[in-house]
Amino acid sequence: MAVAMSRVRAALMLHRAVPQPQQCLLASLQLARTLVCKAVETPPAAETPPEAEKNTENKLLLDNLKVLGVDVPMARKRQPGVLRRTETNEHGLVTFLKAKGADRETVASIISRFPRAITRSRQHLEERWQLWRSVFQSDQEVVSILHRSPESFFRSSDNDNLEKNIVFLSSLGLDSRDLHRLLTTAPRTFSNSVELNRQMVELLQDICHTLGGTQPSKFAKAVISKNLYILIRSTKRVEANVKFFREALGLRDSLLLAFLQGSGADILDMSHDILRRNFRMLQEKLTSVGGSKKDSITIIVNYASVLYLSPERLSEKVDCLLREGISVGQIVQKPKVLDFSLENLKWRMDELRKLHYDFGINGITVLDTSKKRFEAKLIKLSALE
DNA sequence: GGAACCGGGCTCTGCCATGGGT
DNA sequence: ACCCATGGCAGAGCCCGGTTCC
Repeated sequence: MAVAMSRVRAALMLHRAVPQPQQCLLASLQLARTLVCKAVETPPAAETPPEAEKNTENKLLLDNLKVLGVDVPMARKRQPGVLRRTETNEHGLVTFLKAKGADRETVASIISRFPRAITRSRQHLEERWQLWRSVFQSDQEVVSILHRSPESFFRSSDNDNLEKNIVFLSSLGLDSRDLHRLLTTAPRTFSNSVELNRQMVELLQDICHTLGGTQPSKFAKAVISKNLYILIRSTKRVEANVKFFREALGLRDSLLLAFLQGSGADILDMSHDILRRNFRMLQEKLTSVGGSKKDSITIIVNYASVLYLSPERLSEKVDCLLREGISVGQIVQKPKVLDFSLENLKWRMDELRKLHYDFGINGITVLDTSKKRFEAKLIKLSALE
């Protein structure tokens, strides 16, 4: 523990120049570790069956789990080995989580979905909790993430690695707000080995270098804060996607770099096959209605999330707009209209039709506004009628 | 004052495969 | 032989409003 403490202290020294929120975070991380040091060492509760047989389930444990409301068949399906263990800490876990504000159902659901949780000792739980709390504001926030994704919290037993991750991610210049968003949105990031996270960051920095960028760290930070899922994807996937963009978009390096840390960051982590498929289908759809392949690139550069749309959804939206007399050129110039749901677009076009709105004369920007602004616009248009 | 531009907010786990350790 | 820890994958949008421009 003393070693860990000194590491955090060292991290604090290293990042003396960072903004205030980050200093606060590292300070609270240090405090968290201090508190855990003071916690009483509690060995895991032993649940030894009368006859500890190998390769058979621990009957006493099964009874305990049933009493706790755990879905035993589900637990058995997920991690059968846990049910054969002779030493587990289910009571300790229940007491611990309840003290943090989790109700009975939540705890039962957590164990059902990630049985290995009951193998963690009190000391381990306390330490891990405090590390999470160095990023979150309250116990309740941690409980809600645990309820959502028990695996993210319990899959790794390496608290030292978790601490290194927090220090490493802070060192990228991600402030406490970014870290909070990261841990809330993609909690698995913090269970990755710090080495895996480092590999992704290095890949991003390499990409920046390759494209002639001069601020690789800034680039990596920008991509991560724009796409919080990037660190739970494989470097293989991200690398393949960048390579594909490079070939398919035909942009100058500097433009590609701007694209990747801008709107392109959103789709950088897409499944590579789906990305290629959606790109191909976008081109096919546009050419089938009179557009060109160049148009599809213009759309992607201005609105990368178009590649997120399934071919069916994209086709429906484009057809829906064309039926209303909107031209392909208008869609290419204003692709963000594709961002809105089909239902929303239909409703807006119905309302505008009633008021004899002419998209040819007035353009289609009216479709790309918030509901509030759109309704205000409708009122004005009806007054003019 | 209204249109256009622009970026940000939500959001994503549960399962399988595999290699290492005992 | 078994369990644990870890890496990787599937699947695939919608909405809002601050700021700037004309």
